[in-house]
Amino acid sequence: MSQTNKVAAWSSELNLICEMRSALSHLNKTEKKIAQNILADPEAATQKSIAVLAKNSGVSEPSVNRFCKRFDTTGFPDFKLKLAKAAVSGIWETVHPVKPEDDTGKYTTKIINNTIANLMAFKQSVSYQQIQLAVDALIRAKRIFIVGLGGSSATARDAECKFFQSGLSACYPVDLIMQRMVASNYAVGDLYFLISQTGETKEIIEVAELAKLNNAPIICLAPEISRLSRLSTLKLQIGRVNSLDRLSFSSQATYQVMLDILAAGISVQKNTTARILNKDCLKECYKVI
Amino acid sequence: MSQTNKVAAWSSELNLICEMRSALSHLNKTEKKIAQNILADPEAATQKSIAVLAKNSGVSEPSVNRFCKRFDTTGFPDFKLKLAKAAVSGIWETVHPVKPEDDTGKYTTKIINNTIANLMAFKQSVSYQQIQLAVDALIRAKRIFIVGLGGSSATARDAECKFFQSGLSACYPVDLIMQRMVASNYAVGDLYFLISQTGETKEIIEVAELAKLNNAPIICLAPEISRLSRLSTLKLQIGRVNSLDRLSFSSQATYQVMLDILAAGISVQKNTTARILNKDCLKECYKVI
DNA sequence: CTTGCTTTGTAGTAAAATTACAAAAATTAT
DNA sequence: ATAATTTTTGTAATTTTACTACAAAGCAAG
Repeated sequence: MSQTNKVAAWSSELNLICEMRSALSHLNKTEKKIAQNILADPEAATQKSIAVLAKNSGVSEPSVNRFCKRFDTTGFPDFKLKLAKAAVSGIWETVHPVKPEDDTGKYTTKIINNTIANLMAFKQSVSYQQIQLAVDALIRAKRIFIVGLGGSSATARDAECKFFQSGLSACYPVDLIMQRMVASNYAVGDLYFLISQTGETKEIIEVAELAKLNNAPIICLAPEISRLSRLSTLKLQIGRVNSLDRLSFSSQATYQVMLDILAAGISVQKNTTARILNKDCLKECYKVI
Repeated sequence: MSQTNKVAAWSSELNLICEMRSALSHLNKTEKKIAQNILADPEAATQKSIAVLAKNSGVSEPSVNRFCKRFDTTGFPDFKLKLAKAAVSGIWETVHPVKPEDDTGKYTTKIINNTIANLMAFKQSVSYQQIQLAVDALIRAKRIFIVGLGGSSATARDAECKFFQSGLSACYPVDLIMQRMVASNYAVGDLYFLISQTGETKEIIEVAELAKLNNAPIICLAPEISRLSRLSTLKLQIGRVNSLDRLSFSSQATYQVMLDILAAGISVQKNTTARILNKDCLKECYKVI
């Protein structure tokens, strides 16, 4: 049955509303009618019976029932249940751009929701295998050099802290010249960890190219389609959510979560629970100085 | 009817599972049977019919129906719907710690889920008014000095970038001595923006105390109950999710989102859409140098 | 234009939820 | 203590809701 194949293609771990949205273009007339009717107000749809939903959509009841089954549910009640779950907190609403007329409450919730949406998308797209490979490479490396410029400098610093806390030898050279020096003085066991939200910034490409000359291993944290990604030996890709103004959300948060994941992986693999830098621990550190 | 009063007492804005839990002690035998049966596995209960739920609980079907109505629902289907919603958010409420035996997929999804949980909790607890006040103060300030140590140094750097991009004069002095210098040389129009995940680190408290000597305005990004919070004039509090090992999630991501929110607020209020630092823009910057 | 396939709807069926009512507890007053 | 009243619980009937089987309509290829 071709239908069954379609089902397989549509269904995913993503929430039902997202699934419906993305499936919309592949749907036929009647299905589209139903989908649009539901998407117009998913919350309201969860309160309706199959009869009224069918009537509102201008289709028959069994059509609605079949529609539900196509989305990996056992029937209409199950569909409503999953729809209700998806509608909780209104995260699904892809991405809400922040508008100049938004008040504090509006832009605050928008940004949080967008970040959550981003993270959920990330959860879908992330490759466990790549993470595994990255963790392996990071643990194997004798020295890790991290580079990030502009907005990614904070992320780079974050990576330095987190890797270091997981017991690795990580270093983030702050200035451009140091970065170039580090990149051109590759020694066996070194690993370059390059972070860029665009993957196109000239200076970081230069660093990558310098490292590449020595056949150094390069892990990049960058968008899939980017020059930096092409230059790297191992790519940790973070999908770029359809270009939005800088204000509307933080893709950077996703980068940071990726670092958390790597740090967790390193610690789990090394079986060394990272030391927590509490007050006493810090005090001890300072005693040494 | 005394029943109706009970309803009013139980129902709240809280999620259904919480309501049931808190009502548990006030329930009679049959009601308690039903409640316990549902609470044992709320997720599973959403899949059951009224008949099986009644049988499992050892009560009759109408008893279940009445039980549902007592919780501010129109009937069993509506109850299940609300239960499903509550169960979804319930997943987020409980933080899943990363365990040494977790494989890549497991710890990856755990960390992402925990971060999302954190953000949702943040969304609930965040004070729009405090944000509004912080945005106002930041815009008014002539100079903003940002301080963060250890893990928060990355956050501090991030704040510097974001505030700067929003058109403010923000500066993050990297070393401790500079930080102290900055703190003790307060001039009218200065604002200190202090970041700490513990709110107890000795060195940042010192900075706060130095600033306080001059009656300087201090905004802090720290847990509610902390020394730093007490020293600050404006507190941006980020709830500490019941202490978990460092591995399990990133509260830092929440800090970053707070910065995104502030940056958005600043831009919205100043009505200046922040300039996006793309390649061309960067090139221009370098021309100047 | 006909054959075979897919899609949609009609009508009937099954199941699920709700209501009305009666029986059984529990509570109160005598 | 026990009768009367109220509350609670369950049985049975009713209604609503969802599902299935089948037929008609629409569509594509020969």
